[in-house]
Amino acid sequence: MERYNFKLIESKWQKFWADNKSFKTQIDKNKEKFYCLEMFPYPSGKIHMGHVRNYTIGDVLSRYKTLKGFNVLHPMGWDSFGMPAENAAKQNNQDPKVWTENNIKTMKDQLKQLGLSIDWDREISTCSEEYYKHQQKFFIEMFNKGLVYKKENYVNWDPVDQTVLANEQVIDGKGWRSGAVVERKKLSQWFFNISKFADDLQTELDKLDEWPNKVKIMQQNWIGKSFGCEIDFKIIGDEKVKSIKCFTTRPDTLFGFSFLALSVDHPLSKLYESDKNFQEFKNQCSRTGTTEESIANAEKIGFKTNLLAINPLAKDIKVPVYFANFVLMDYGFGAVFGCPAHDQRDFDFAKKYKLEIKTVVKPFEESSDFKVSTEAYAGPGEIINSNFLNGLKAPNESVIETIKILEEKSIGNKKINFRLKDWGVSRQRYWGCPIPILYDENGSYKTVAEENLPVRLPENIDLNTKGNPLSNIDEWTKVEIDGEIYHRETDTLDTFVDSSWYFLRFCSPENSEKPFDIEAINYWMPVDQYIGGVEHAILHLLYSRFFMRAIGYQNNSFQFKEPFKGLFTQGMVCHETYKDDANNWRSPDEVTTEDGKNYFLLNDKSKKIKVGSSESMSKSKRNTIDPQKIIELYGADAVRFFILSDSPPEKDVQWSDQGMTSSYKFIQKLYSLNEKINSITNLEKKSKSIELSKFVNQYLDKIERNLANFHYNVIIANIYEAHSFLNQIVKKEQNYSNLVEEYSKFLMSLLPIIPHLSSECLEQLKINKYNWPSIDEKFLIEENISIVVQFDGKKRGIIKVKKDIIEKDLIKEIHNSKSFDKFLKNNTITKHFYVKNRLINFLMK
RNA sequence: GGGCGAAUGGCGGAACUGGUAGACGCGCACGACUCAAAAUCGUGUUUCGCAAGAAGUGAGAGUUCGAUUCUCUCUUCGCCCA
Repeated sequence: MERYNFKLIESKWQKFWADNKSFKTQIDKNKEKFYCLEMFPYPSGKIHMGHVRNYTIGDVLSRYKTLKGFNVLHPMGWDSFGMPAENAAKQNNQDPKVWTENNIKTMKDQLKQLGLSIDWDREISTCSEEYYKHQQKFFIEMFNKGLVYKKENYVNWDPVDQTVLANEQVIDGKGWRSGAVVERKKLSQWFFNISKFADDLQTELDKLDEWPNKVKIMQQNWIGKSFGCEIDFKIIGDEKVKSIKCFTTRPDTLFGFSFLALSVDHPLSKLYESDKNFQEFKNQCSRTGTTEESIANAEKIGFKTNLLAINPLAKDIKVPVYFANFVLMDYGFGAVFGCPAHDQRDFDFAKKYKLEIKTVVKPFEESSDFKVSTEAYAGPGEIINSNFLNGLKAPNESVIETIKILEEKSIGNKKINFRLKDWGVSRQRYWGCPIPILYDENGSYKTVAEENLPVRLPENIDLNTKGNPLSNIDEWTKVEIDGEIYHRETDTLDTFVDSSWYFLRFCSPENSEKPFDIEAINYWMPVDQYIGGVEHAILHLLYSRFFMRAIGYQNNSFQFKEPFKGLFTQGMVCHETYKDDANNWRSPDEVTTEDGKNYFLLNDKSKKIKVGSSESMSKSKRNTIDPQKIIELYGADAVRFFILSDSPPEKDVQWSDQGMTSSYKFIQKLYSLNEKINSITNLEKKSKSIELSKFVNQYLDKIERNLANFHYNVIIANIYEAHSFLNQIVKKEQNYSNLVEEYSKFLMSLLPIIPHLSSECLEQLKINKYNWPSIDEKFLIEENISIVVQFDGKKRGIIKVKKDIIEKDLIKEIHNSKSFDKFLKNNTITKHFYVKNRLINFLMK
């Protein structure tokens, strides 16, 4: 028997698909559209297993939807601006553009080898002028709408990478790439006004019913809508200061007020600018990061002012005003009132500076002399020691009631506050989209005129300089317009901007005039199914949602708010980790084992290897498996099959060599089944097999249900079962007249998963027209079924009866069958429960 | 510290709305083929027990005729936020 030559067959079909442009998509208003998108990759060099998993999941869905008759848009592109290109360029003295383009070429070849049903005519790359020129127009458009502004701001400064980091790029107070301790630095930055849409971004989440709940909750927490009020505190001690405004979610704890804390960036800090001690304090604060996490972990420190704040509800109480390192200028008004008993940060602060800790909320189960002692109590309870607020239930009742009182007394106002901050988009980097802004000699700025767009990124420049490379190129930064000298903005845009609208570009990538055709958008958008890693659950998705709103703002022809109708977040690909004696990471290629328990170094078997926990594949832990090698060894179909087989797609999957080989073997088995069926069809045909038709139709029914829920691992199990069933028939040489008909339905169901093999097998059966096989409902109905017979809830046997048998007849059958006599004869049946077509339970005395 | 989720054989994992727990795969064992090995094929494989049978889905309770599934408490792990 001939062995399946995957190399030949896979390249044959890949060539066929490319030559015939099989996956080219056009607008077809007679067909229902389906936009399937996987998160586009960063061209880092080679594809990794995570890509294989991501794109296989998307490809299964795309091919399935195509077979079902949908007009499927399944494009691919490159998120190709970003720091790795710049770092690689520095190390290898290579132009980032050349480096990136080489990587794209490699990775595109690799993706093609996976047999993905991608319309490559729509390929885009965010670092190309064709792409970023539109982005510059977006920037100007947003600038004109007032959605872009510039402000001085403290930023996370990475001293090694010499760049600003977003909060989420700071992990444990260190830069996410360099690992350097992050400093606070003041810079003038461009901001997108995302907070303008905070409320809408929050409320519209509820409508995204095809998104995982967990992602919606994460976004909700990120946006962080909180209900509270602003309070004006009267200040004494300095003529120039009349009052300070604070935001609080807990005005009901006002009677526990024992200090007022200001951010060092609060406008009032100007009063202390000449004070040396204050300057020193400020410097000390700058060593703490700006993330909420680093602030929470840092020691709480303060600078006492000569000011006193008056408690608006008890005017005889006056408390000190501090500058404190745990108050952020971005949140509320950069001022908080301290209630140490019921906020841990305030508690820590009060302990340090020996301030009063007055308990004003007690847990319901405690008595009224409850006192906070070792830590703050932030839970629910009853208000105490608070004059007219006493007895209110905290927080729900007491907050609302207190706000009402404050409003009546004109001391405060109800206010909704958001945790979401505006999106800082300036990056002091070369390899990004230039910001189309010009500064005149006075430093005032304007956008680049339309006719002077795009602002091209200069090429062949020296990157081995400190700071922002663009600012070092005079001939680029200096511009003369109408005899006036201007300087270009030398910051580039955060690469999250690039990925915030690429899904729109895919709809009409050939349009060089506009970022998108409105007609194409109206046909293709929104993305029906978006697939990618959960690590982008917050920012990328939130920024994309913001971009849709920003485009639609003051623009009635753009009707979309939500870019992604359905979202699926796949898990990661994991592998065991290995370390040698010297505690160095070792890659799976360098390690061997004979018994699966003891591992040794491959080229020196006297050296033992420690096997560590299975973790997501990463270069740093050297536990990666190169997809290229695996494809060469086993073929694309086998890899696709394996990557889907072992775990549900939303969970992490464990890479297993044994699993991989067994998938490979199964591909061979499928091919040999095909050969047998091909030879059997020449024999004289027997009659039809109803059993066969039933099996195949029920199989297809299961597959479709599992496809709808992304239960792809179960589909693989279904395929194994179907193969085993068909193989039995072939073995017995039962050449039923409906064998080829039913078998070809099975083959078509394989097209989304292992497209090369199934296309080849279908061709051998001379079937060239594909569609998803329709299910014949009549074969889904079983006329005989098995019913479980229980006594006292314990399974005692199974009885085969006609479907839809009524209770009375079933009991008669059970008595007739005699096999349950030993339970029926010696006991009295008191009661029974019958679940139609499933189970009967007899209760005995 | 808060939020969300998970826990099922030696392993990865199945189980539709509460109704046959362990599908399917891996591994393992035995057998066939072979001088032998690999490959391939077949049989078996939750635990205890020769068997009949009993126990069994992280632990403990509860609801129910019946719980992997629902409720509560706890333990461990993962992710996100702090």
